[in-house]
Amino acid sequence: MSRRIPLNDQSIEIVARRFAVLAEPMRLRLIQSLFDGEKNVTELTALTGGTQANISRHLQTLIAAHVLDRRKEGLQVFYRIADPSIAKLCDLVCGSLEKSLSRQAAHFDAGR
Amino acid sequence: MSRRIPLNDQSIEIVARRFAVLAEPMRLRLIQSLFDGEKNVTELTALTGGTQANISRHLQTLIAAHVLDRRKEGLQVFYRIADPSIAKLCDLVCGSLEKSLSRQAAHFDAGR
DNA sequence: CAAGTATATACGTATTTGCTCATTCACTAT
DNA sequence: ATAGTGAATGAGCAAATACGTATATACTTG
Repeated sequence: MSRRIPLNDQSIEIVARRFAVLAEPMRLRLIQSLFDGEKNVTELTALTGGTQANISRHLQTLIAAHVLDRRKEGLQVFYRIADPSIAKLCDLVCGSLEKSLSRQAAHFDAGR
Repeated sequence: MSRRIPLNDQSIEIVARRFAVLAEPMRLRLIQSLFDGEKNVTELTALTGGTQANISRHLQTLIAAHVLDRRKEGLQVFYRIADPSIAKLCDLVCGSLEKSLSRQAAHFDAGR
């Protein structure tokens, strides 16, 4: 997007949707929980502290966005991260936030 | 987020907000328009094809999120990209989308 | 000071979306 | 076949938000 020809309207919408998928705290918690390996819905429900219905909905959203993959094993469904760029994305955002937080801290130190 | 200790609830919310700021097509258009240098509101309104009021609102959102900076010069206000990680973020998303699009294309080629 | 221009904001509306409760679906085991 | 368990979905409600219209603010110039 930056070093490329400007995106057309449709591509812009797709990129926006992608960001929107990552714009919900519960979905970020799910992704975070999956960084160390696949887990089933019951485990994810316990780890994130949501209701089963809600977790299941968010998982469907993440599947539709190709962020996660699923694997069925008997009664259980195991989810795992499908898109390796997700971790980089989150790190980029976290890094940028750390910088702006430390900037704010510096301002406070300076008496602002 | 990936190679770090899991984020606490407050940090998760902040990250989610950050993604949410990038989750609107019009805001992405504004960011894209600013990759090649600062522009004032009138220029941005023309480039993105929105109403002045709407553009102004989105610019305030981007300022609040520290994505953009502003500079006043007489009657005009010039906006520019403040956070250099934005370009990387957009490139990452675009790259990941390209991959999944080409995967889909491959599936179609394979007769799916 | 009055008129004009560039930008910001207030308000109302429509749409989206996240959540819960209840139910259904898929699968296993007795 | 029936009961039981894990996961997905339907319905309805509440909150968030993007948009347009109209108005306000900030600044410049005559």
